[in-house]
Amino acid sequence: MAKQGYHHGNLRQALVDASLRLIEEKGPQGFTLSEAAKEAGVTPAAVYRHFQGREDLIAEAARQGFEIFGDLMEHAYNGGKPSALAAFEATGRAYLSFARKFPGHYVAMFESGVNLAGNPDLARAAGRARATQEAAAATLSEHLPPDRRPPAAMFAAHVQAMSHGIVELFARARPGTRAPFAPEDLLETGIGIYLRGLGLLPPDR
Amino acid sequence: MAKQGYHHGNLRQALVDASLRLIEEKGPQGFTLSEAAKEAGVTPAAVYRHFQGREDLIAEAARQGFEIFGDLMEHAYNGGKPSALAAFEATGRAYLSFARKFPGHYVAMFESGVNLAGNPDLARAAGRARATQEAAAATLSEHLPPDRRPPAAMFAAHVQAMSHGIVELFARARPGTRAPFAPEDLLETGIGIYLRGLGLLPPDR
DNA sequence: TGTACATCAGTGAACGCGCGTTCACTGATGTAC
DNA sequence: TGTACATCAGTGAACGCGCGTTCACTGATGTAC
Repeated sequence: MAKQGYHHGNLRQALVDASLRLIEEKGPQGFTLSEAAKEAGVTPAAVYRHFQGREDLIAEAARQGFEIFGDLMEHAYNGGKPSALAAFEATGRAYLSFARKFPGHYVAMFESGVNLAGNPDLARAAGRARATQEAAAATLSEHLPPDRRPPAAMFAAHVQAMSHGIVELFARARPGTRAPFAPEDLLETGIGIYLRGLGLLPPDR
Repeated sequence: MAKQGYHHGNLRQALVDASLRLIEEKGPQGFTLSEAAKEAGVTPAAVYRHFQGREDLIAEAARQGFEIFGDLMEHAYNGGKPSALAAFEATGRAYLSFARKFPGHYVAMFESGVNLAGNPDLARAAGRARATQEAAAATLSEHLPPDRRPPAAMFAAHVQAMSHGIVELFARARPGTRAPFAPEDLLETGIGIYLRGLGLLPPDR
């Protein structure tokens, strides 16, 4: 066990971790500060030693998510190596993999309605992740003839939209719904067809 | 003004309408039965004359949404006329148009976590809408050589995912985020590229 | 090493609030004669 | 047309609950001498 310092040790992070568990379980609105405090073994009032309030706690959970997400994206992009195409496809897979492995973070980031503008650290982390996604799209689009090259940001938006849609509609266990396909397969095939449409993959497999 | 019948007139629908307004404004979890009752000019207890409770009220809002959505989808599909391609593209546009015009319904249907399994009427309405989307995809996919024809359900899932992703990420006014492109343009171009990738549109425009 | 003191993380009680739900009721409406 | 009655949509008060937030406090830890 790591350093068990003053009183609790590291209550701040323990609260964030508890919040992430709760956000994953109950959704961003079902999450309560009081329950997060309880899970961390502490009185609700103790939360105010470390955060300004409920909103601030969610924002920190989202910020940590964007940091991890940004790291994964950069690692997947890998400066465009070994090829622009491979790097781009890796970022797509990384998106889905992040949503799967860090569902609490994902919800805090994209479904909590957290205000990016009100929190510079949060905005910076979100910006970095977005920049990597757009860089991957830009690098790849250089392989297209300039006259039929769509803006890289649009390109990135298409892929992000499909990824997000697949996560929301097919990667969540919603009661009364069955998933007809594995989310990973849906994304793989969807992006494959899309890239073929752009002329970045040969027209026939 | 229509028939102002017994006491309130049509409290049931007034409650659904108030709920839709509130769900649109505050999200599915921020919505409260008490506030819906208040907006309809009635005591919270009155709601229980018409609905089993909060969940049932949300489910009815979602059900009405799926009915409208199903109607719009069928109208857009139009039995595959004038062509399979045109009909398919029309369903895509209808999706986004529905999300724009009926944001409360949209949220109740896709973001409220409402349980389809527990409500046969709701499940039926949702099933009808889905069937039309898949029919549009199936009709279109018949124009592909059988050996490289993806399952119509997968095809429909790709388009639904991109549509839903665009709605969630780019058609909502989230604080601190700017939309780089009009959602309608994003969907039009995204689906165009996708269909080209399937070989359903000529490779060059 | 031992003692006095300062710090400050977390406590516990309290607050005002709005929630969903229940219950016996009331009084406007519709109907039978 | 007029009267007695039945219906039942909506009321108003009450419930137990958990929420986010505040406040004066306490007592474990760290530090100075």
